[in-house]
Parts: sequence; C-alpha cells; structure tokens
Amino acid sequence: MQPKQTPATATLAVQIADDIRIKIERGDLQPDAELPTRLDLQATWRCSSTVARHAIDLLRQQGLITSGRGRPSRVRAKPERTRRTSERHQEEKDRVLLPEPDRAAVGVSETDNGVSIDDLKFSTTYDLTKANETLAQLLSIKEGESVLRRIYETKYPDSGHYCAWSESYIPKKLIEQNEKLFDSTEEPWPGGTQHQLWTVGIELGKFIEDVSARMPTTVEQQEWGIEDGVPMIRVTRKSVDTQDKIVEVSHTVFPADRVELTFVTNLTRW
Amino acid sequence: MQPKQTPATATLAVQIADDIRIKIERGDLQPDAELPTRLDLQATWRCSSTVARHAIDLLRQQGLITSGRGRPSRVRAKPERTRRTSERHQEEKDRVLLPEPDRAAVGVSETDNGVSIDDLKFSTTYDLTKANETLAQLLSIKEGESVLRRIYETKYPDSGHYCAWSESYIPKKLIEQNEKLFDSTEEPWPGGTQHQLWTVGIELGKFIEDVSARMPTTVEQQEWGIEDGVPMIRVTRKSVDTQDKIVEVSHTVFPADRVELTFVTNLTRW
DNA sequence: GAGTGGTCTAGACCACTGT
DNA sequence: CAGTGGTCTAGACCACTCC
Repeated sequence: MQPKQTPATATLAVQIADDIRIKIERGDLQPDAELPTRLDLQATWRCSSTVARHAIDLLRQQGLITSGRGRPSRVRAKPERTRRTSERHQEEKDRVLLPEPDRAAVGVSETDNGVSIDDLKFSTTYDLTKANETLAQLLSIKEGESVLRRIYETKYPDSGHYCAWSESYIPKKLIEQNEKLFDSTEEPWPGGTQHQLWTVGIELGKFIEDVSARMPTTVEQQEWGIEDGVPMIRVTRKSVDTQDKIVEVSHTVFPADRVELTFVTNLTRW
Repeated sequence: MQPKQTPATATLAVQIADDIRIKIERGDLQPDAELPTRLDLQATWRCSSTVARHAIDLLRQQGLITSGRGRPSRVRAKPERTRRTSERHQEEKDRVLLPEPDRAAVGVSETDNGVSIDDLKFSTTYDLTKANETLAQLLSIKEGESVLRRIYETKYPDSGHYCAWSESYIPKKLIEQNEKLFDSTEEPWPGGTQHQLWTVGIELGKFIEDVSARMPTTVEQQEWGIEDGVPMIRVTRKSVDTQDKIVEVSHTVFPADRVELTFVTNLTRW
C-alpha cells in the first residue's frame, strides 16, 4: 500500500507522527537514522513538549522507531526473524522410527520451538493438574480429569529474557503405561513429543494450529525484553491421532519481531 | 500464565496500569465493567492527570480496555473472531472441476478472504505492473517483467471501513492465453483463482503461507476502524503448481481481533 | 448541566549517552 | 559536560455522553 495522507481532523501529535512515518516509508529516513529531537519538534511544529513526546510515543507504539534515555530516537532496523515452519511436524514424525542416536541428533529446542541456538538456558517443568472445562472438551475427557502439564522455557542466560515459552497438556490416562513420560529429568527426550507418544502406541495423523496475535502486557514486555509496538503471536496446537482424537494441546507464544511462521498446505492431485 | 507482579522499579503509570490489569485478569473487573476515572486515579494514587491518563493509555495499547469521549473507560469484551482455515484451499481445488453452477454457489469473498458476510461493498482492481526484485525472484521471472496485479477490497458500506484487503500477483506470460483473466468485470469469478489458473492449464500442488504480525499505523487504524492495542496480521501466500513453481504471490492483512487463522498439517501414515 | 475522557500548554527534574 | 529522552506536575479547554 502507498503512504497515506493524514486527514485534517487528526490531532497535532498524529500529524507529526504521520509526517515522520511517511518520511520513513519513502526512505527519506533510513533505518538507524536519527529522528528530530523533542526540542526540534517543538520548534518546527510550535507545540508543547507533551505533544512532541506523544508523537514519538505513537511511532514507538507502531514499532517504527526505538528510543531510550540519552540516545536520540532512531528508525528501527527490522530484526532477523527465525522461521518456524509446519513442515517440521512431518520431519519429526519421520525421525520417530529411527534409532536413538539419529533421533538425539536434533535438539529439543529445535524440534519444539523452531529455534536452534546453542547458548540458551532451557528448563522444563512437569506436573499433574486437573483439566478445566475448555481443555477437557478439547481432549475428550471429563472436567477435572488428570492431565500432564509440561512447560518449556528457554531463556537467554545473559539477559534472563525469554527466548521461547510453551506449555503442553496430555491426558494422564493416555500415557500412564510409560512412567518415564512423567519424569521431567528425561528431557530433552530424543525425538520429541511424537516419539514419546509412540512409546504408548499413539501415531499422530495431523496437527491443527490456531494462530492469533495480541499486544503484550507491560510485564510480558519486561520478561521477554520486547520493545514497544511489537505484538505477541500465540499458537494453539492440537495434535490429532490417526483416529481423529486430540491427544495433546499446546500453547506457544513469542514476539512477532523475532519469529515468522510458515505453513505448507499440500493439495491432492487430480 | 498467572498474573505477574509489577517490579518496584516500574514507573507510577505502569504500576497503576498493572494494578488494574491484574484486577481484570483475576476477574475483579468483568468485561464491560467501568474503570476508575482519571480523577479517581489522581486521588487514589496522588498523581497528576498526565500520569493517570498515561496509565489508561497503556491499558488501551495492550488492547485490554476501550475508552472514548464522554464515556467511562471499560474493560474490553473480546469480539467474535472469524475463522480462516487452510482447509479451504483443498475445498476450492475440489470445486474447480465442478460445473459452473456448483462453483458459483460459493461467493468470492468467502473463498478468497474467509469471510462470509452478505452486506459488504466488494471491489476489485486489476492492472498490469512490473515485478520488482523481490517479486521477480519469487515468481522465477526477470525483474521488470509484466505481472497482473489484482487488489481485492471489501468494505462495510455503513462505516466505509475495510473488512478485508488483499493483493495478488501473477506473471502475465503464464495466463495470457486467456484474455478473460485480465478483465476485472469477470469478477467474482466462479470457482476463484484456482479455477482461473485451471483455464490456462495450471494445477496447484501446494500453498506456502508466511504469517507475521505488526502494529497498524494511525492511518490503517482509521481505514479499518481498529481500536488501539490491536495488531495487524499479515499473510504472504505463495501458490505453487505441481512442478514446484510459484505461480502466484498474494498478501493479505487483517486486524488480529477479528480473524483467527487455522492451519492443518496432515502427516503421512506409517 | 455534570462528568467523562481527549488534547494541549508550560514548565520541571532525572537518568543516561556521548564527547 | 551538554544534550537526549523519560517521567511528572498542575493546570486548561474541548467534545461528547448521560441524566
């Protein structure tokens, strides 16, 4: 879409912000270029510091610029995004029947989170909990039935910020034949969740993934080290077995500026 | 995730906002409940109007509340989301070989945008344009080669706001055998893009969809009637034929509070 | 008409950056 | 050290809603 003009009805702060935004979109202001200072804007537009400030705020909330104490605001350079493709589901399945050394060759953070960085602090929490109404309905069990909850957290050791976060729910009765599946010290499990399910006789037939986006809270911004104007993407994944029964439900969240999702839909041939 | 506490280092506005946010998450403040007024907050927290105002701003930017002139701010009720599932790709393909009356039974806005509302103003713009570098590379053509660009816009006739927007690019040389494909008055084409491609001998083998999210600009907020704190989701879709060549590239955007995406990944059986 | 939130003024002080 | 952006005060006026 082309740069758009600001209607005459817009407030002064919006006019200022859009003037700068159009300069960014046209390339007059390149990534990392310094923006006008608050005093500049006050002089140019004959406005108070509050209005100049608000204009800068708007641009930051749109994810277009960064700003910080003492440093001039700058046009935000788009960060590299990790790609997370739906084809890893089939790849994981293909590995299930391989001998353990081959399965173990792929790290858990790679299979479960699509991120393959080495120097990360990885932690897993297992517990048994009772299914609430939504979860019970999804998993075709009774409300209050026992489910294994697994929480996977990956953090950058230097900053302590999250790199990845996800939680997974599996009905206890489906997997209780294999007690190792309740032991978090077995993580990272070679071959991932699909191999774990295979040890109790479950073959997956498909994954159904729901994708949505929302803004992070201020607390999430801190925990993830997210800048203003960056949405969170949430993926709810249902793992469906070959009898069309949902055997696992998981939720994953991540900042939209760090990950891009790819989904491949294969069509049957004529 | 559980409600989190505000660190002591947070600014006053953030503390106020988080105090309210936690009340919302705990259910102390139900959807549509009125929030404390600016004067309330000034009195309770002994702060200036600017700080009270900023706290409300933060919550609006997080998409948690709505506010407007003369009306008290309220906890935002989650709107209904339209579901847009990847299975419609196969369904569309299955319809291609049907006789025209059956194909025409499904509206274009339904097939292309996943939205099936009747009273919408639908408009299509066709033009021939030259491929830029990115597009040329994706479509395996030379930069500057002619491509058919089609823009689909759906608007609510009362407000004039967008309901759906997408653009599509197809290399001219792939489809020039059928001149009807360059005539926008043929829209809505019964059977959609897959049938159009079939008229020039192209069968699709898969779709590759990249999903990302970002904040809307102030102009997009106006054009779509989007409230603060609602991200835009962007889907770039590559239509791949049975020889693994990309024959069409399309971009779709929509507000994250109105649409939810579903992707189904089928796995091959053991 | 009273009360709400939206916008704005005209300052102040602070933390931090870069030179 | 000067200059930046971050936070905040203490107001003002306006448009709008609801009673």
